[in-house]
Amino acid sequence: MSWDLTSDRPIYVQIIEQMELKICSGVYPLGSKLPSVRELAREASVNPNTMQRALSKLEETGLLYSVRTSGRFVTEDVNVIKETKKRIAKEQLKEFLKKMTDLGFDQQEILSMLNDMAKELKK
Amino acid sequence: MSWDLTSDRPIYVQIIEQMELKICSGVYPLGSKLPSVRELAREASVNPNTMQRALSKLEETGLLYSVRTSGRFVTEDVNVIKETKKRIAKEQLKEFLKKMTDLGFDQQEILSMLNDMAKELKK
DNA sequence: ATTATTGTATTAATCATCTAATACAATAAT
DNA sequence: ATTATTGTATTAGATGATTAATACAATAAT
Repeated sequence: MSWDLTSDRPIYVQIIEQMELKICSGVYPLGSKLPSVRELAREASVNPNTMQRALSKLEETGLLYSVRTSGRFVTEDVNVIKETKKRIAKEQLKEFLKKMTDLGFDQQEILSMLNDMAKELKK
Repeated sequence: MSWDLTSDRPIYVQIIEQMELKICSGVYPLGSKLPSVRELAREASVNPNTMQRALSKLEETGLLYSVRTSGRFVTEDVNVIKETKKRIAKEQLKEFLKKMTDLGFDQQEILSMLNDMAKELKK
C-alpha cells in the first residue's frame, strides 16, 4: 500500500481522499477488512490519531464501518461506493473545467490538450 | 476583483494561484500596475503580511516585479506569462487524468463525462 | 519642504494541524 | 483464565499558517 502525503493540504484530508480512491478502485474490496488503525498509521508514517481522524470521517460518509475490537471494514453497500465514485468524478470534472476556462482555453483546446496528455502518459 | 479563499490549502498559496490565473487571463494586463499590498489585502480580507508573502513568491517566478515606493507591476515579458500558462495547464491536465484513471475510468469515459459537464456548465 | 503612499521587515499572539504518550473497554486468540 | 489486539478517548506539546501591530526607508504627490 502506498501513500503520498506531500501536498500542502491537511494530512488527514489527503488520507481520506486516497482511501476513498482505494475503495472506489477496489484496492480495498467490498466488505473487506482493513488493517488496524495502528498498522495503517505505520504504513502511512503518520500518528495513529491522524489516521483515526481520517477513518472516522470515512465512517460518517458510510464508506467504512467499525466493529469494536474486531476491526474496521469496507461497506458492503455497492451503492455507497458508486455514489462516492460519481461524486468524486463530478468534483474533479468541475474543478478541472473551471480552471482551464479561467486560464482562457476553450472547449476544443481543452479536449485537444487532454488527448495529447493522455497519449504522453500512455508511453 | 473576487477572491475565493475557502479551500483547505494555505491562504497564501491560494492567493498565488488565483493571482497567476488573473495575470494569465488578462484580468491584470501585461505591464499594468497592481493595487498596493494593503489594498489587495483589504480586497481579499487577509492580513497584509499574508498578501505580501504571496506577492513575493510571484516575483521569484518573474510574474511580478516591484519598484520601491512606486508600486508593483505585472511583467512586460509575454514569454513568462505564456510559459506560466503552459505550466499550469499541464499540471491541471496531469492531475485530472491521474485522478480519473485512478478512479477506474478509461479515456473514452473521461472524454464523454467531460463533454457532458461542459454542456451542463454552459447552461 | 511636507505629507502620504509605496514596499518591506520585525516581533508577538492566535489558531489548527499534527505528534506524542497514554489509558480504557471489549473481545478474539491462546 | 490470560493475553493480545481491536477501536476509541484524552491531554499535552510541537509546528506552521495567519493575524496583529508596528516601524522604517524611499519617493511620488502636494
